[in-house]
Amino acid sequence: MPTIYDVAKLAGVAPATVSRVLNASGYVSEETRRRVLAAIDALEYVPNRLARGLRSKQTHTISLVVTDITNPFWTTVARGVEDAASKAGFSVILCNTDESVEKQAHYVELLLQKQVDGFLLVPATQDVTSISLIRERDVPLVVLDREVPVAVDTVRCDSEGGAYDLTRHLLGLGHRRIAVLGGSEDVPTAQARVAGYRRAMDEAGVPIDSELILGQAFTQEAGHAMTQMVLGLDQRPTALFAVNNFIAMGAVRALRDAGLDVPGDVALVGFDDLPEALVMEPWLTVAAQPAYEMGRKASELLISRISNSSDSPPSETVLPTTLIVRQSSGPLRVRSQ
Amino acid sequence: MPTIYDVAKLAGVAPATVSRVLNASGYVSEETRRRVLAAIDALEYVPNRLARGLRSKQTHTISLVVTDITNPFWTTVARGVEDAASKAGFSVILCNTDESVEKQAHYVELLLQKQVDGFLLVPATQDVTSISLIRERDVPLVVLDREVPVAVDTVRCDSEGGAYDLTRHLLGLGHRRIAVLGGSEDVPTAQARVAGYRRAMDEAGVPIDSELILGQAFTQEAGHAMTQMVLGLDQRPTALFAVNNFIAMGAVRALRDAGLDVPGDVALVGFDDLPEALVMEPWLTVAAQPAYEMGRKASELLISRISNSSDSPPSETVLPTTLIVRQSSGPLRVRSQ
DNA sequence: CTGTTAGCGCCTTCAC
DNA sequence: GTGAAGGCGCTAACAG
Repeated sequence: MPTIYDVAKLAGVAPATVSRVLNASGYVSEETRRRVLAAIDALEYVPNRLARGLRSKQTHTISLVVTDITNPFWTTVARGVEDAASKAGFSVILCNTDESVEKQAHYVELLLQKQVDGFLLVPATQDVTSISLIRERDVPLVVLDREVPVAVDTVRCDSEGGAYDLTRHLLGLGHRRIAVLGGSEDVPTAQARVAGYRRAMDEAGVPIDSELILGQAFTQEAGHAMTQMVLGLDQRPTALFAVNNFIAMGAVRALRDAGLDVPGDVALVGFDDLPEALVMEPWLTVAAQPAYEMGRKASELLISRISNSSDSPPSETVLPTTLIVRQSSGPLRVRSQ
Repeated sequence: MPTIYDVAKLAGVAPATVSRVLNASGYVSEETRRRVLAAIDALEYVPNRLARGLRSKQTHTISLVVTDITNPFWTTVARGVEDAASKAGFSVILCNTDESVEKQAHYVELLLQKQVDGFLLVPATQDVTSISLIRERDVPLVVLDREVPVAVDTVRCDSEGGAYDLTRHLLGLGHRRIAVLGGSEDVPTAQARVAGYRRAMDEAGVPIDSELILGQAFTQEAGHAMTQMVLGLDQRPTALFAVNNFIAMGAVRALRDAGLDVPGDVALVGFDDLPEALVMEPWLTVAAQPAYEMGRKASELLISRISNSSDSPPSETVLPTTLIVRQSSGPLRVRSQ
């Protein structure tokens, strides 16, 4: 494997000059530049980034740590991150924590060892051990999607507002018994979505039945189980609000299993839209989050933090959600139950 | 940022000893081991992997280069890769080429610079420039999913067989005019799926109408366009075979737009199943590929190549697909057209 | 505009 | 069982 010395020798210059050509830093005459480039070509020289990073203390690499790479929402975010990063000459290491703090801690440690220049992190829980570790080492960090009890740059969507809109929509259709199929109760986005629901209900003067507010996990299985649970109540809800896309899928299946028609028997709304390429027929009323935008913005913010290590105070970017009304949320049907 | 020297000083030992503790190499007395560990803890020491990799020429990192991170098929593969890798103490860098050779070349170059220990690559095209580059540098490589015109370790699914099964299934239902909605024509899996179709048709003695064999791209848009095209033919097909999941989604939408019932008016089958969490109601007849398994096997193979640099000849692993019959493929309906 | 020198943090080799 | 020395490949700082 040729090194910068081999290139230098072949081109008849000093290693430092080769380095200058490689990094377009400092002045190099057009003539020597050409010679160096020719030597690089001839030897099929590939610079060693480990050595470069060790010396320059910059890897031009950022990391994106998400909670579920299987969810199209996160892969869309990843695309936004990647596009913005590569435009700025940064590469992205993508890691998946499966909503587990242990895996998160493991990856943060590993990425710190790999000397990434910055972190884009979706915190698995409210535990801030990893976040503190990152900040102690003065590595720039932008928290994505979920609030944490620490002052830190954040980019997220307006979960509370989206939930409020969805609930208002259902209330407007005449629904009063609206169940919330929540995510993990210690995840802020899940909490915020319940809060938005509460605000809409309170404003409308509709009493809240705590039996109708559940919270388990952001999975299809949980959506299925929670739906079965609320369907089993004495006074069954007339509408369901699933706080993410996977939960909504579970709800659809449970409603089907129970032989119920949507929206005829029960209305259903969800958070997060699914990409067109994945759905047979868009049919679910949702509060859609600008996933790509979120990734792009976060990536740009992180890179600006890395570049101008100005100590401006932590910022909080909140992107609006969009209410998309489709067939799954029909008006309340009066029944003689 | 503390280094191994700081740890050594605090523990009252030499840097080499700290290194031995860190890497569990060589003999260290229990007593000094404890002291070193305590010092590491006290300083919150984080080893620098760049330095380690530079010295040891091993990064314990492999790369996975896929063509579309947005497709659940690939994220499922990625999970298999990741699980097997982390079990063996390797981390994974995931990159997305968008089916572009340029992006692929870019990432391969970058990963080579980052000194990854091995490559898991889904080739964007039949162009072998990147593959040659990897092999010249003696970096282990396993090609995923798609055959290439080079002798190299390969792990893929039986595309030909899966397509054969699907076509036989349609023939068995009485269909004779079966259209193929293909992917990029220069991608081997797309070709193999057409080949499986041809074999089944030939065996059944059904003449093949080349008008019914299309090939564009693995996207929903392409599926939509190709479906519209075949529906516009004088003699419209009675069944469609979509060679991947996104194309199938496009077909579903085009059929709906045309006011056609599936399977009443047109039968539809596809390649690749979608995860349960993403589909409202499983309904499409498919040849399902064992995505997770594929990732796991490939990862294990690559890591074994890295570890025992034995020069055993390139292997080819072909995993079977599973035919899952659902509602989208009904029997041919006799019509007075 | 180009060369020389030094050292990033670690692991390997060789002593002891 | 442990320490000292050297160098992995590169770039920053300083000459000239």
